[in-house]
Amino acid sequence: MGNIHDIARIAGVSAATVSRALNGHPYVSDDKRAAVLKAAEQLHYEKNINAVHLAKGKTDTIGVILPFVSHPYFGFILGGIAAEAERQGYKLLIVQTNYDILQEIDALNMLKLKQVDGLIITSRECPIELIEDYSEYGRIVLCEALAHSRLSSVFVDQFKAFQTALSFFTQRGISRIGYTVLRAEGKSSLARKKAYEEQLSRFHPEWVFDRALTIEDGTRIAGEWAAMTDRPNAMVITNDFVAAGFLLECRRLCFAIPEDVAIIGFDNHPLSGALDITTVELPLHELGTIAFQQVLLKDVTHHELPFRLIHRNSV
Amino acid sequence: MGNIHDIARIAGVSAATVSRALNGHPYVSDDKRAAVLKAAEQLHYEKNINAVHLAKGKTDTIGVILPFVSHPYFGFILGGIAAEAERQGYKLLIVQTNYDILQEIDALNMLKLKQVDGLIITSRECPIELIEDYSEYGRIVLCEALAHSRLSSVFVDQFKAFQTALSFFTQRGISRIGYTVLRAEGKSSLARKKAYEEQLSRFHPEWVFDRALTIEDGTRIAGEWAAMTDRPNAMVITNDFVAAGFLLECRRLCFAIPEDVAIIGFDNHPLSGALDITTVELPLHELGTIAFQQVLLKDVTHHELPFRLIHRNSV
DNA sequence: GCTTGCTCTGAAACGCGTTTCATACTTTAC
DNA sequence: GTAAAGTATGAAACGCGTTTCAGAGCAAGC
Repeated sequence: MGNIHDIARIAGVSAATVSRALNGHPYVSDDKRAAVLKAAEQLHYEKNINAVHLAKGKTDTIGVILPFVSHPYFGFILGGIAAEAERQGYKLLIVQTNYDILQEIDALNMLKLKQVDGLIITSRECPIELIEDYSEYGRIVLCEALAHSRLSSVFVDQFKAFQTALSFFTQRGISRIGYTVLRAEGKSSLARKKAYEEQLSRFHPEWVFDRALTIEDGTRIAGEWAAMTDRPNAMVITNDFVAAGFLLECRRLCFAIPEDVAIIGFDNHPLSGALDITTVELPLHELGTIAFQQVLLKDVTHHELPFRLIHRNSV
Repeated sequence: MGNIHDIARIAGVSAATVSRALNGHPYVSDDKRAAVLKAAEQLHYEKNINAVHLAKGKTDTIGVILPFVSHPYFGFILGGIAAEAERQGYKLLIVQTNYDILQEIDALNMLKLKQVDGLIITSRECPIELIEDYSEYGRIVLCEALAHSRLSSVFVDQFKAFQTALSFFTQRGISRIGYTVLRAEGKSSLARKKAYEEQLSRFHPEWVFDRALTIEDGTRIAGEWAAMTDRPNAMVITNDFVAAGFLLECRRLCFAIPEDVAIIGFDNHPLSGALDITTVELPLHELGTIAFQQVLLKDVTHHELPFRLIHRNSV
């Protein structure tokens, strides 16, 4: 199959000229260019992209860290990243971490080893200090609220979004409010608790349900909710899938929505539209698109995206 | 930051010994290994993975072609692929094609250019002949029924699965059956039409609804269905999301399920469980896992996976 | 005592394209 | 007519780790 030097020999030019001809550089005479192209054709020449990567010191590839690829929340972000990557001629190297720190470190090392030119972290478990240490190797974009001088960020203010959902209830005189979180110990759990305590007189730890990510989690939580003697009559739920599981299980157990329990989800996934669930729309696709744009920028940037509550009939 | 030759100089050994020491090869004396490790530490040495890829002629990376990353069907396959890739220490390079042939070719070229060691094609638009041409560059696994000598495959027999769904209706005396397809001109559409004509006396072209991929498509199709004067009273629907959209819109329009229209979906996504939709379970995660295993095998292999119909209350 | 077989090392080749620098020849420019 | 500017090209350096081959040193086997 040959390499660039074989072509050079056959075409009677130097390897430098072959490289220039093949990459469409100016300053190559028409006859030499033709000779190179002919020789390349003849040898069925194919570039070894790894040699290109080595020589150029970049790979036109961006790494994407995400905990679960099959979850729609991350799927939509990834969709936005992928669309923009394609538009700009970049490839994506994805690492599914399951929130395993070792996996996250593995992904960070791709940046250090020059396997990727930049890194987008859609969600993480490891401490920010660890990520900081990698910022010297390439641009890193986090999908979370952050004001960092070396790490870029793009986010929807989860704190405000949660406040908005709570207010939507309290303004309607609903104050017995429960909510769900993904991880009891996560940053956003703390933020939610803080928002809750700011708006409501009393915090009910038993009205906080954790491990809420999937439809099944919603189903499970509805069961736990139904089994309580002193239960909330409104729920702010992590995402529309959990909300869907919760709502459908409540219905199955013969509770009325929103009379027995009002529901607000997040994301505005089409599912919430189909189930008529009130939700806080998050521009996930756009978040991915912007994350990708930021990862290519020289400078560190921060980008807050808007959200809006969509009132449907689950409240 | 230095390279392997700098380390060699400082440690007073050759580059070959540095390479051996750093990669844990045997036959390196303890003192030289220690000297190398110390020098590497001192220089904050980091391997340039691109040089490794070039030297080794492989990248420990597998390419994954998928039309839409944010659709749960592909999300679950990708989840299976990613889980197995992690287990085996491989990285994944994903290309979202939107069924654009140019994008698909772009992805195939990653194999030719040695950017990936193998390729998994979850779904495609381009002709199989085109893909064949790339089989010499590395193992390619297709997620579709195929008996090819140079391309591996892993699949659920869509034809049989569709037949099973149809039989489930006909055995209950239901014969006015419509169905949905993703793309009117696709291979699976032809297969479905064939299966339909084998089991039912008359084929109704107007009872075939295409572009059925998302919840919204299901909603739209329900509207079209409801507007018909002569409409089927049973539907075999591409996947559980479309089925969910269809079912929920039918309910909204005050039709009863399954009395007015019975529904069978595909995938057994948790959503179908929550909505009590009868579905044909497809082992998508496992499909991904096996696809990944196959891509690493020396030999071409073919793998058919089982499906099973799960009877719920939409029929 | 001599052969066989390890253990350990380094030189050099190998994988391969890009880019800088120097050079030489043409064209414009004034 | 000469300087300045542009066009065209090749040699060589550069990016960098892996692996083969040859050889040296040393211990076990008979």
